[in-house]
Amino acid sequence: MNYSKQRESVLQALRENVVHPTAEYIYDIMSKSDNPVSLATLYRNLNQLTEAGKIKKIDGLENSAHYDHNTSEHYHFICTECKKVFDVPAEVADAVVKNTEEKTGFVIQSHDVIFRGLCNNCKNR
Amino acid sequence: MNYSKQRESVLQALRENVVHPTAEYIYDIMSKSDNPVSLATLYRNLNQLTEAGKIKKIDGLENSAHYDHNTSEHYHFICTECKKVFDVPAEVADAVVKNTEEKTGFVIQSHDVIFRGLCNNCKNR
DNA sequence: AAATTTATGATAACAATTCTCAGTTTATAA
DNA sequence: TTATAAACTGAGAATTGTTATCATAAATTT
Repeated sequence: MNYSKQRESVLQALRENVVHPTAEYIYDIMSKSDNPVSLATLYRNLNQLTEAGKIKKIDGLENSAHYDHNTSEHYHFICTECKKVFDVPAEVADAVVKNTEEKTGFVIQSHDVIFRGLCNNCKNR
Repeated sequence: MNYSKQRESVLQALRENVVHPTAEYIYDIMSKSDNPVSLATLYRNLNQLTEAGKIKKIDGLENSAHYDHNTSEHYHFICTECKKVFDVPAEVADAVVKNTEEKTGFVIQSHDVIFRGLCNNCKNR
């Protein structure tokens, strides 16, 4: 993987975004910035960065993928009201994995958890 | 929701399939059966059945959704080798939810867990 | 059995993503 | 340094999974 200005900008855009954005969202904010990229380049780089483990792709939310610059082990929460995505700690992860490996005999390489509910803003109306 | 022969066949096809199929897979096997349905009808019914809680839609696996006739609480495992999807027990679910609610303050309405790894067939080459 | 509601198939439309390809950058090697 | 190769880019076409449209048909209600 070579260096490229565009890829750097994509990473940068992700880092500046607390609320894990979709490709479309990133595209829009980058388009308004002084470092716009084409859609093809954006998707290409999101895939490459994911592949390289520099960002995380979050599937299973609505129709489109979300992206996360936080690569440490953690889970995700999506608010059914405001649709924002939050990181949540994955404290019981080891227990979950061990338990499942024991029950099934399967070899677990990774796992993802998505919670749905109301965030602290939305739960108080 | 009215009765319909086609919807019954869709449910039937799902029940006969241990390995949670995609819409495309169901469409293919039904097309070869003596109860074929159109793609539109298939998707319509999968959505309705999901809505009605009679089946479960599994998002976050590859590109397309998988469907599960098992509506009891459980998690899913996809084999990275053979791509089959298995049910796994959700025994620690309560602990996971409670822990996360306490740490975040969020109200959790539901959660999904997807494991990736090697199933019993594939782990032995 | 007429009227109303809901379902169907064929196919068009759609949204998210990937592919193609000619031109440009970046890295490598002579 | 050039010059060669490898990786990257933007524009837009193509693909994929899914939903919408609509005329007809089946199911339910009266």
